[in-house]
Amino acid sequence: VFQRQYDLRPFLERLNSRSRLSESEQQEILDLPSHASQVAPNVNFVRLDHVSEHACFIVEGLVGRFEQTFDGERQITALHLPGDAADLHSVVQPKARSALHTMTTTTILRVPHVALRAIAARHQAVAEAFWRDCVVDGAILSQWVVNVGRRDARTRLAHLICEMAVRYKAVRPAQEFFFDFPVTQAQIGDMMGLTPVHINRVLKVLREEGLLSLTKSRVRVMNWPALKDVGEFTADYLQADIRPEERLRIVAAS
Amino acid sequence: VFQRQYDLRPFLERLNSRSRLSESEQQEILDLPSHASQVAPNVNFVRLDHVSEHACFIVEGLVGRFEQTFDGERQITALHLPGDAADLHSVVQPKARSALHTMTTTTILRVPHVALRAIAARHQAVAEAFWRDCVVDGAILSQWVVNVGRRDARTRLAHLICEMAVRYKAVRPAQEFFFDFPVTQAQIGDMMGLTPVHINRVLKVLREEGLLSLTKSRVRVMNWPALKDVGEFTADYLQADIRPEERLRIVAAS
DNA sequence: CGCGACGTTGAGTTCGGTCAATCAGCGTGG
DNA sequence: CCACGCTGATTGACCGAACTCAACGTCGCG
Repeated sequence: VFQRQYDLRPFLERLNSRSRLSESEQQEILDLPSHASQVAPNVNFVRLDHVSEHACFIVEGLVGRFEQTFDGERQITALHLPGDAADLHSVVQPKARSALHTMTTTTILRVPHVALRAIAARHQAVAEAFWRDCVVDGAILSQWVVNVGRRDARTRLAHLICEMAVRYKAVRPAQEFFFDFPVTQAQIGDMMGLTPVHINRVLKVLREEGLLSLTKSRVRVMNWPALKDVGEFTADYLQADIRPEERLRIVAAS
Repeated sequence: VFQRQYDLRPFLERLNSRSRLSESEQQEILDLPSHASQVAPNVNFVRLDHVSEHACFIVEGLVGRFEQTFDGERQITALHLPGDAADLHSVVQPKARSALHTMTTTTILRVPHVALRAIAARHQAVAEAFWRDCVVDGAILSQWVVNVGRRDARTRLAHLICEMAVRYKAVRPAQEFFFDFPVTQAQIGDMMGLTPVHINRVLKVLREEGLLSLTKSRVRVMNWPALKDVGEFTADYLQADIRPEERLRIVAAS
């Protein structure tokens, strides 16, 4: 069988969008040993409490971080899309505190912790970039707490779509635009702490307001400025696409 | 005036409870330059969007991480108690994405980023411990999302009290115990995404169930096993008091 | 063509919110 | 020492956003 070759380029781009790495540091990241695998939709590929030996990098597809209450209600606490390191924190905390679950067919690259630790040890700037990546994940999480804790359903949903639009780099402020977002309404409910029925109703409202429409696997944003407004959204916490001169590098070149 | 001397010992203990550091590494942490200051209650001592040059370590008191919606509703996304680094992430991401606010009179130690970066650069194990600390903060945040997203008010509140009891190391499983928790019911509301009125009612229920009672600044837990049960609480995500042989050190001794 | 997963809609319920009054504690100043 | 005023706790009556339950529609697929 023909096996397409995957590499860590998408992840490197993610790092580069926030941190400044030298040519050789970048090259060493691309040279990290990795093992690609295709995972079917709805598969729990990192189980709760599993002690893992490698980190997972998303190349294609969509992955959710799932947690559950004792009576089995699900809460999705994070989404990981291509370029994201779904569990970079496992390098430093190998026991998984939540499960990783594919939402669609997903291609992941697994990189052994030992290799990641080695490169972080050799290059402080890489260690710094990894650490920073985890910190940005924390900032996103913190926004989710605000979202779920204090915003009503309509605002909450608008905010989520805004976050996804920015993370997918799909935003065209002046005109309507589209992006893939392959999730069911029930799964959106699990992200927002709402029931699928209510998600359906709120989507209807947003559609009737001419803000967006959403079908399984595709979002169409019809009025970005208005949607941002409704979602009380400001993109800066995502640290996406910051200007090159603002990308951080604290340690000196090695 | 007599000025009591404060040091980073509480923070070092926090690090030690999760990571393994050598004698000399520990000593260097204690030797970090720091500047103590006393902050009055209800003071915003790290403002949103402020680019800071030092990290804040809590020695005494209680600090909340505050965020707001556009219409001014508050959400507290994290609490920091003595021994915690309230914004260790600022070492790697200096622009504050949320405000730090004292809940009581608080003593903080400020340590310059440059010193923290230097020690992390000299000792990989320290860099690793800092990174791990941020990752644990993320795990706590992730639990808050589940709490606010999927649990009803009674369970949610019980979970919060359990988390605090463990983080304050106050738990005596077999008997009733107490700990200081100097917050108003309105502030608890801001942590849980609920109104003060409802917090009051739910506290009454928990009191009548013989689980706990709470007065301004003090919690009395009357039935820990039952409270844990109601709050669907498991402590492992907090990474508090893990056995010495399980504390992590990934890099070799330097 | 029939089944299963997902989306859509209506009717009725409930948990938590809103508004408002009252109470309790406490620091201040006369 | 006591009156005052402030902040926070408590309680009641009513309201409304989101939930529950249930029916029905739609689409893709074996």
